[in-house]
Amino acid sequence: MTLPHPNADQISLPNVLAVLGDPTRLAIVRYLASKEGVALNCSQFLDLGSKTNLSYHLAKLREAGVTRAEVVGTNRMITLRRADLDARFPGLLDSVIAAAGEDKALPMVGGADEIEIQA
Amino acid sequence: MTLPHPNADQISLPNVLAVLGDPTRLAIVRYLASKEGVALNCSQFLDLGSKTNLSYHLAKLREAGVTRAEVVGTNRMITLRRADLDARFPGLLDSVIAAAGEDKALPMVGGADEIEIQA
DNA sequence: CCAATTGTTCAATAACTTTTGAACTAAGGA
DNA sequence: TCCTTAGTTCAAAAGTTATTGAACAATTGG
Repeated sequence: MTLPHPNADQISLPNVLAVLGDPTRLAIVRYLASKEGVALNCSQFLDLGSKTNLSYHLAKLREAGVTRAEVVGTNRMITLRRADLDARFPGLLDSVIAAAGEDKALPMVGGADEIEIQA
Repeated sequence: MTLPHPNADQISLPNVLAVLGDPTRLAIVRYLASKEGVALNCSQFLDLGSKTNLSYHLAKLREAGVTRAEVVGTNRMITLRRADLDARFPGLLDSVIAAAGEDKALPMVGGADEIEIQA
């Protein structure tokens, strides 16, 4: 079972910007960037909204090509599509993440440590 | 008579991204960037929509702090707030403009030459 | 098998955004 | 003064996005 993702060349700039222009989704991306290399499941983001609401926002991010979601058991392991985004829009993700990193107004994924994920 | 603009420190990242996440507004910004130094009035953008519609989009850009509008006679001279944006979100505008510059899917401000503007 | 965990889907609603035309203001030129 | 040009404002309509809870599916562990 795999989830639908756009190819790198199908990623659209206005779409990516629109999707990042939501504080909840920007907070998700900032957190993913801060944990790059670590695959996170949806529950890590429950600080930012209800389960249903996160499912919605994570689907938006995935459909826009910002994140990749891999199905591992009952988990969806979520990662930033950094290479694809960097290839398509050089420097964009870095500057967004740097700017978001300083933004006190953005919602925060709580200081709770990451849970070890089971395969 | 002056129009309301946010201060540099009031410019919000999610807001800027959301505002740039509209193809019409992104096309406006791309065109402004391509004519940097030249002050443009609203009529230059009529390729992108009706007068009323442009008034709406240009107000969004201005209220988000992306553009500055100066009243000169009956014209509003529009410029990118490059220095403010670069200070607040280093590299962001450049990467957006570079990415937009290659984007064939974005609407285009026609090849018509700029009209000399009257004070 | 049963229960718990993880996450999705659906339908409803609320809230916002975009687009439109008609009416308007304000400045400039004849 | 009157006309034109530049742009705004308003209200309506249309479309889109975000949020919610209830019901569902799939996997895993006991």
